[in-house]
Amino acid sequence: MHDHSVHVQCGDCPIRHRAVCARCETDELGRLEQIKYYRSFQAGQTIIWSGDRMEFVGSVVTGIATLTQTMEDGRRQMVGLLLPSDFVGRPGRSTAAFDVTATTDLVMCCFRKKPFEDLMSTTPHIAQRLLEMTLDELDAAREWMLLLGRKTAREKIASLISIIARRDAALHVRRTSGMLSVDLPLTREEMADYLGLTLETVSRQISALKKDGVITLEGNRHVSIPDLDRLLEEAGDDSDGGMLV
Amino acid sequence: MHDHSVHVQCGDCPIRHRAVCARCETDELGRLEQIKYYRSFQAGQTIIWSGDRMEFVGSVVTGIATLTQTMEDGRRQMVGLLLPSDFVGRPGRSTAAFDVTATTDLVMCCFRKKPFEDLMSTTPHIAQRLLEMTLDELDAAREWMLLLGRKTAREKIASLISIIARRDAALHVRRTSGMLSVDLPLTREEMADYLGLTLETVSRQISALKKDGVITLEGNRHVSIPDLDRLLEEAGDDSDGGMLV
DNA sequence: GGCGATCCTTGACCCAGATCAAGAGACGAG
DNA sequence: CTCGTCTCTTGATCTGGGTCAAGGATCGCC
Repeated sequence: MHDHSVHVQCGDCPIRHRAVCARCETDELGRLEQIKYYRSFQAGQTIIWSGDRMEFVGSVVTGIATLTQTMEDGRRQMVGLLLPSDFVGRPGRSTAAFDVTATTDLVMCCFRKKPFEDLMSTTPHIAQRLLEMTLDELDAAREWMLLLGRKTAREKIASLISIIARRDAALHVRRTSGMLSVDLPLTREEMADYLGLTLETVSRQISALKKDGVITLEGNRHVSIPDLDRLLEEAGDDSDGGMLV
Repeated sequence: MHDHSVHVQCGDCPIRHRAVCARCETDELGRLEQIKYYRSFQAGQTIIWSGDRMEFVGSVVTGIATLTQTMEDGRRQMVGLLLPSDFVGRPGRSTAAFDVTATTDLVMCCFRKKPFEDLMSTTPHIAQRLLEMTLDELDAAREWMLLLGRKTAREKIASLISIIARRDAALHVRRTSGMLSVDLPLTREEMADYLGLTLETVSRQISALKKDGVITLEGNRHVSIPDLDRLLEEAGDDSDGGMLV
């Protein structure tokens, strides 16, 4: 692991307008810039262990990380998927509640916890943005509870694909020639851990969705979606997402 | 429904030190006091419908409410249990994402949304406390994801009982003669909706825990716990809650 | 080009929990 | 006291997804 510090100016940062710093004015950004530092992690590396003392907080700049919980007997549940701009760590708490693991090579923009907390108390724009992001995550977690508690395996897979499609549509704004397509950033096993299934069931349901023409696969990580509405219907989500009347 | 306004002074409020106002100084409390109003709801009454415009936010003062999601075909998942001091509503969002329902008679301390948001932007203590509470709820939601995704029916029931025991221990500090006991504030069906089970399975697993001496029942809502460690073990939680070395 | 190491797919079988069904308490209204 | 309405329990049966097992793809490395 080489912790080479690519020193990017905050103004040029790819996540400038979505991360915890999104609302900062130029001068506030300057103060953040003084205390930030970059860290790189390799795919597969654990960033934070549950129960560990948290030395830093920060934002995912590039790459993907997961938040997981494990029971003593090895049962695992993924409880969060961290994409670029997502925040890691919890100001006001000293130990981590969950494992954070890089699933791809990853770069984080870090702040030592204490200086960040100090800055937060004097910079309302940071606290405001963090509250907003935390409320969004809470809503997302509650959506996920519906999935885990009540959806069928097929609905779970369809939901996961549509969520990943939505999230990286928001990030990349890539729409290759009208046809929506997504790279799954997770192995079958990781998907299973996210969805509360086994990897065999994940594999079977992906095959079933493919057979039924809901998705097509190129390689086993790249998914194309010929008809997004069809996929959303399979996901069992309220069509038109609660936009009533 | 009688909306009789019991006008309690904030200083005497039972949730003064746990609710969103917990960190406020006397003068800040005064400003909150000016815009607050009380509303009562009957058991069973829906407080907010998912998708509705949210006119107010507020704190549960007494009673219990639930946060639920429903799919078109009627499958339900409870995604939150709101006890006294818990906050309802989301500053910065105009429509509700989930149904909020009173399961007992309930009193809320409400604020119209706009004035509350204005006050929040000038009173960092409110925003700070709300962030803290939201982060706690997010952690709780993630714990719940492990339960929904990976625990067995028996573990789910044991977890629910121990969570309710812990939460109202924190609230009441009642320890009747050493033996821990709890009133379940939910029907079997509501428990099922919370745990991602059917009511029959809930009933069967409660009977099984009773047969095995993990709990005893007086009536079917009142549970006594002869041995809390035994219950926690049945819940499958890390014993000693991650306090390693 | 062969050889591991991963990761993924598919089949056969099984079981925890869902579903269907019947009744037992508990309790308020008349 | 009786009736109706909830809520809860228990039994019988079914099934979606778990478990166990056997390969197949893909890829990097020697």
